[in-house]
Amino acid sequence: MKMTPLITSAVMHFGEMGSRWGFNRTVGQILALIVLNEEPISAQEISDALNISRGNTSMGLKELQSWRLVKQHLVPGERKEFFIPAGDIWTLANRVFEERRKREIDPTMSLLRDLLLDAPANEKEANAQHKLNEIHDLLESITAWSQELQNLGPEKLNTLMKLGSGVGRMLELKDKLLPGKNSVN
Amino acid sequence: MKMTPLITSAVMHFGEMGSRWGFNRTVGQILALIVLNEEPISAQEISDALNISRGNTSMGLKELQSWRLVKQHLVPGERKEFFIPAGDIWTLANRVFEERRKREIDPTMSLLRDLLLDAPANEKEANAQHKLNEIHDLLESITAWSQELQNLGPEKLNTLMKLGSGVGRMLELKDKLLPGKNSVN
DNA sequence: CAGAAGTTTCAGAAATTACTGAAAGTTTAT
DNA sequence: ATAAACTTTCAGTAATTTCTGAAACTTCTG
Repeated sequence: MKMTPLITSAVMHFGEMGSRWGFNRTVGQILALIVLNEEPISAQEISDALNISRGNTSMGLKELQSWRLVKQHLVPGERKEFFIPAGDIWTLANRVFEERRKREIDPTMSLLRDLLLDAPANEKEANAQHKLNEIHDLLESITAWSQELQNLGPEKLNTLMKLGSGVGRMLELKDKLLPGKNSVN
Repeated sequence: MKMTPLITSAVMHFGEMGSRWGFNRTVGQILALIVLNEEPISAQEISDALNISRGNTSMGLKELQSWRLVKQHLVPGERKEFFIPAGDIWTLANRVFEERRKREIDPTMSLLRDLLLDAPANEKEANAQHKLNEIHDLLESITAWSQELQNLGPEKLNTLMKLGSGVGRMLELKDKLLPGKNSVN
């Protein structure tokens, strides 16, 4: 499993970016390597290619599986386990969004719901609660929205994206076509 | 600047979540405090309320300003500098998206563009380049899309979000209404 | 201009996070 | 049941990130 210069650059970059995407350097590198390699690749090969310990590789693969970005692939006749991407690029991107939503939004939603249950103790708290409520609603919208996008599936999502600034025009159109439904507040 | 229990819980939580949102614990806490406090608040008050050093506060505020989430507010007659949120919740959320896009997507786009310029050295590289190209196109779509959403502004964005699963139906509708324009590929 | 009131910087300390490698665990084959 | 081939775990170490606080800087005020 010798990495070509192109693959090396890409893998290193995904390592650097990894931490910004929610995982650490080696996890990012492992992911890139698995995605860019057409053949299934073994844990040992990963360790060798990236010069990291076997233990680290094992942990990294575990994490990537928990993100559902990578899956095992059993090669008949082989004892070792091999790894391949858990789907095409679109699927992987969706998984990243979904997992991040779980980690970045859901816990906050849950806390906000709790904090909004208590009656405000004073003026100051009432104001803060109002702000927290705004945040809650925003996060709820984002969540609903992102789930909606996932349900659309790649093709329609693509249509929508390609539509670009047409979306705004379409919305106006819609208000005329479907009056009364889903009204704006 | 005594924090009420409610505000304390919220501030602490935003601190914990901070790192997932792209900044560190104290930066998250400072942001929450500024947002939840109706009055402008001074750097010293922030240090006291959060029990962090004056230096750390200074750095945190600098970072929040670089994210354009917080701005200075000069109180006439006061020597000190006060801080307030740089806009309403919607604005802040947009800023976070935008900044994260800059940090999480743009650098990768740039690298991918470069890597795609070189001719592939062999079969393996050609395959990898194809994958990289898919990733590039996806990121490009996401970028275009998120910019589009920002241009829509809060109200329309809200309409769109409230529309929920209606979006799918609307897309079909659109194809009938505007045939030939923005065709699907 | 001296000094008071405030802010920023940055070297080093503290806290956190990631990595290694050896030991323990698992599975398959004989 | 033993051993070979492989994987996982985890205690300790290494690397990175964050925080402190003292010194340097900047503005205002008298």
